[in-house]
Amino acid sequence: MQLRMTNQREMILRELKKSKKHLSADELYERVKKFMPRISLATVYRNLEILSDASMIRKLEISGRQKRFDSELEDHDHIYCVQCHRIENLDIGDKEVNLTEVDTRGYAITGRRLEVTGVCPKCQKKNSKKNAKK
Amino acid sequence: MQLRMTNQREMILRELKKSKKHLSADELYERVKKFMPRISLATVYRNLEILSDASMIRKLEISGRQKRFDSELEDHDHIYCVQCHRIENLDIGDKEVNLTEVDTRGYAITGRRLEVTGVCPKCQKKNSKKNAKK
DNA sequence: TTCTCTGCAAATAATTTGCACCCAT
DNA sequence: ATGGGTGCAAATTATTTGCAGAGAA
Repeated sequence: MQLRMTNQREMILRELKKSKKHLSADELYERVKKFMPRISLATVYRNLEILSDASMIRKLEISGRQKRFDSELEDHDHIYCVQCHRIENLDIGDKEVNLTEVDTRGYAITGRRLEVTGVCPKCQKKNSKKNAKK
Repeated sequence: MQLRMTNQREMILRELKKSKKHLSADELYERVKKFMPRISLATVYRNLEILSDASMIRKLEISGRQKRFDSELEDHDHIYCVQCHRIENLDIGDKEVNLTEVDTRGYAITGRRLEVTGVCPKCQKKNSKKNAKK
């Protein structure tokens, strides 16, 4: 199957790269729509799948309600706010995770990801206000 | 808000504990239905939320299409098949992950999870058959 | 020209919610 | 008895798909 570089696909790729965040399909749709008002959300979904199959972008397996995509291909780690679902990159050294001695149950390993969960500074602030009211 | 221990809730908790796997709401629904045919899927969803809010079970933030729940409360790690979405526990020593020197960007850390992705043995077998046919 | 891609609308899938009745405390 | 819980159906949310026409190679 040949991949064609359509205007839509190019734009989606460009906007995802431009944003340093981990966007969901509809966030990306909103951005791309500014330049291509007639683009369809289905096109965004389809391209995100196609581009990640082609390893041009990365589909994040982090949850939340929506799938998220990242233009950064390298394995890297995330910190995830359990309250507002914000996801940010986490910079840890290679030395912090060492899989060499772990029994991986016969899996052919494609990647590893360290995900740290917590409450982000903004939500902490929100919470302390709430508690003060009570 | 008082928590009541209804038959449905008890059964949901029991079945989740009985299964050592990471079940989704509808998988659990199918199991519980054998004993309580009139239970509603909405009840299962509601209870899974309530029980995880009450820290009686754990909501896994691993993605895939569905949310998954685990009766094991301890932080532990997973290996995830990117092809069939199977999730299994991974037994790694504490020593393998060390967050003490990592900049956590002001987050109040609630947990960490190492997620390894790969292709499980079954899918590897499937794939080699497919490729042979071609 | 050829075949992938697109927009649109309709279909699915996963989850949530309103409501009237039920039942654990 | 009282207020949280349940079943049911309908509503939302996220994603996928069928189809006919558009456009990249």
